[in-house]
Amino acid sequence: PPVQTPVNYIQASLGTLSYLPTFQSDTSVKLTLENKSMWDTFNKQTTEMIITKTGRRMFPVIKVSISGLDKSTRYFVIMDMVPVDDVRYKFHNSEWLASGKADPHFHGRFYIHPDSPAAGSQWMRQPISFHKIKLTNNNFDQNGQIILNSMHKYQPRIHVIRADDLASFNYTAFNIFTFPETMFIAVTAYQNEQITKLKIDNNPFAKGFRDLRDYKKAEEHVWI
Amino acid sequence: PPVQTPVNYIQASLGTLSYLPTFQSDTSVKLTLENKSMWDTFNKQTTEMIITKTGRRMFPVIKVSISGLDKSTRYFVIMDMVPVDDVRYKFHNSEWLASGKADPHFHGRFYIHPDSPAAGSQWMRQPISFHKIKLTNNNFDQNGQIILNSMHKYQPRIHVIRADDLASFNYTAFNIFTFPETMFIAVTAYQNEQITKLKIDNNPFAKGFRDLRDYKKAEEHVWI
DNA sequence: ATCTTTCCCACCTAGGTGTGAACC
DNA sequence: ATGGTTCACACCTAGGTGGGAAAG
Repeated sequence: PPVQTPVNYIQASLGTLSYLPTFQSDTSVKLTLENKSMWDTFNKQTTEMIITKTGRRMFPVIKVSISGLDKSTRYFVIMDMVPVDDVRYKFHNSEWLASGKADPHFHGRFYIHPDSPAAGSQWMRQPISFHKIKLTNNNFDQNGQIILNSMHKYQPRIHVIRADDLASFNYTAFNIFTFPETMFIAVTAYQNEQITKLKIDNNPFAKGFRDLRDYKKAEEHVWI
Repeated sequence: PPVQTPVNYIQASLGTLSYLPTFQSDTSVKLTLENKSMWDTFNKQTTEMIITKTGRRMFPVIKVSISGLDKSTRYFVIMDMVPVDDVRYKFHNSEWLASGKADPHFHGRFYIHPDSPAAGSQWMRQPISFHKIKLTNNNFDQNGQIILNSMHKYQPRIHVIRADDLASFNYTAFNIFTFPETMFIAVTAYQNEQITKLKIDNNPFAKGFRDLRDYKKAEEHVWI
């Protein structure tokens, strides 16, 4: 008999809900996307996320604040990615176009936020950041990263689940949240140079390319 | 009624066993200290670990390999620190001496290894490193770090617990392991300069002080 | 040919060290 | 006076960026 654990409980119970954007059993729990304006800026251009063999972080990072939890109850906060359509994409003439049927989404993996399990008071103390989640295109990944297909579109989801519901298999109280502005297309190299520009301008780790870009512009100028 | 979770289950069930060096219900599970020779070298001089308000990592790091787990069962691997005696220490004339009665050990906190919960096959794949555990002397710490008293001696312990035992409160199958050579005294500043030398020579993060020390020796030489 | 993926690299951020003086 | 703690700091390790060439 398969061992029941938090992770495969969620896989079993939520698998059939994959395409539902939100399911909420406890309407008092509320999530707010902290950096919504940043996501809106990217989303206007169709957000791209790099995936690599060794795993790549997301930028923008998903940051949410949470309210309505019971202060002393312990919760798991978990993220996963679901395909939003059955289409493979390509970028052609500065446009994202459908290009055939989607490859199958084999691995419904979950990223358990490293603060889990923690009391409601702890989760509500300050915004919850998912900056450490990693995306990969390696189907044989052994490091628990989120496995995605390149050139496919995904919707991140956040699950908030009481720790003792995971323990007792009382499936009545769980919550799934989605923010449509965080939808993205997985890529192995950036397609839209507007997205590249937004990444360089906003991701502190890419700061080195801000100067480089200015330098190159100045270089071009010399030849005019 | 208090909420039952992995952490307070362990606190409740193991509290009275605090001074037992090892308790093992499943004798097939075996732990090996990977970097034993490093620990032996420090232990000969009485190991010291810095504790700070913001939290300090341990050096040497505790690294163990594990065998005898069920491959498909999921486990939590957890570390805590237990006082080894009822004494406060001081370092006088290059010697550690008892100096009065110990301060009470208020916080029996647990460090849950971030790979938890994971299948036995995953834990046995490669050595388990506790390099991210942090020690603090801040009694009001909100970051889940291990709270210790300065100038007190501690013994790290490792717990290996089946995930579904945590869930079902079946307290029959758990294991506690201790390696006496990892015992240490918590300090806010190094007392024994031999320990300082060992830290600088072996901790990559302190490499900057190797050259500095050589430079100072050369400087002294000039004056002879 | 065209499209996609992989690899190494210079350039960054993030944060782990003991020091030595100040502080208590 | 003595013993213990804290803080800013220079010096490191670790690892997150997109670029650009090469490979598939």
